[in-house]
Amino acid sequence: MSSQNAEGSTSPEERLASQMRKLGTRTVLYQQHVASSLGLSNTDLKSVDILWETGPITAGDLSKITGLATGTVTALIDRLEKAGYVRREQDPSDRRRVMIVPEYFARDEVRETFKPLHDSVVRLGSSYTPEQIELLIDFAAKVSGIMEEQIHTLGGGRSKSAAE
Amino acid sequence: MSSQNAEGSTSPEERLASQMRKLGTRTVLYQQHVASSLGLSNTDLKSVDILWETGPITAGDLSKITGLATGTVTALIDRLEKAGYVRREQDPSDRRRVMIVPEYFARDEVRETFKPLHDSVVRLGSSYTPEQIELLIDFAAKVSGIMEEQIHTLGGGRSKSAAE
DNA sequence: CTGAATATCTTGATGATCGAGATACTTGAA
DNA sequence: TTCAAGTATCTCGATCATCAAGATATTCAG
Repeated sequence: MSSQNAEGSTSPEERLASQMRKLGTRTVLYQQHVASSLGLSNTDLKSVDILWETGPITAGDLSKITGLATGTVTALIDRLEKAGYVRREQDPSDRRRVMIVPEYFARDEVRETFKPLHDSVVRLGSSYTPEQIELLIDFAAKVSGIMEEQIHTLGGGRSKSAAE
Repeated sequence: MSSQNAEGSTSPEERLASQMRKLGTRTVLYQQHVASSLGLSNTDLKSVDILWETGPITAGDLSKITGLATGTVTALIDRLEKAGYVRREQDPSDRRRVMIVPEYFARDEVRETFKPLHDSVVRLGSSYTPEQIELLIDFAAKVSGIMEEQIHTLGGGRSKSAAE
């Protein structure tokens, strides 16, 4: 009812999509606050986050996943390495490659910052039945999958005039 | 067991929290791709997004919501205004204030970019029963609320040692 | 061993962001 | 009214993340 969204009669599916979008906006804002509270840039936290999911990966792979230029990733690793979040490690089988290895103590530090959110979500989760929780987990996984798909689609289009 | 997460026996609540975190990472990456595909910076898209939810707000309020310095917001509005996403409007009752008014045609342009995701989520939603959809909507809303709460907590603490 | 391909790093330029101060307006009180 | 303090936005100079393009090092195929 504020002004932009909130039309009177929307279908449940539309309301779900709209609510997920709001969640997306909150998520981006939240991550930004976590980053600055850790003294990291947005991009740097995002990269640390990715590294935890994937485990050690090469600089090139990180460049692909984040969409950053390779030179940018070099500077990014420099910062994270200096701050102790990751370390470089030569790939013995291909000495051009640099593996980025997340450091464990840093993981704990970041986890501590995420903890209040984590705990709240766990607490929220405990208010559901086992079947409901499984539904929520599955839904979140499916939305994650959709987003990944969309990233590749949009990324494929590349330029801004791709519309047609 | 790739390396970082994936411990053997985690509770459903933990798995939910972990899955939501993955969703968060995807969300941030997705927003970034949308932004660059629209020729906007991350911050600019985020601001446009906020403006749709809130409707017209002052530059100062946008500064508070985004956490950006006031001077940064000035430059941000300049960019968005030049690109046609918003316009400035003097508040007649307080001429110091500048209302930032989202422009409608730009809304459509951005909505078009979000559309594939939106449609996919709607399609996904249609595979659930009415009760299940309501559960999902309510859950998303609750997580949004938790994040907003956390943003204020983190923001209030400011420095990184604020834990208590 | 040579040339092409690949992975990372370096460099110079651009632009977003911040902090601090400047400007313009409002409010409350004498 | 007039003044001082408070508030909202803007300006300016400095800093840092980012990009594009080229440099360097390594692998691989022949």
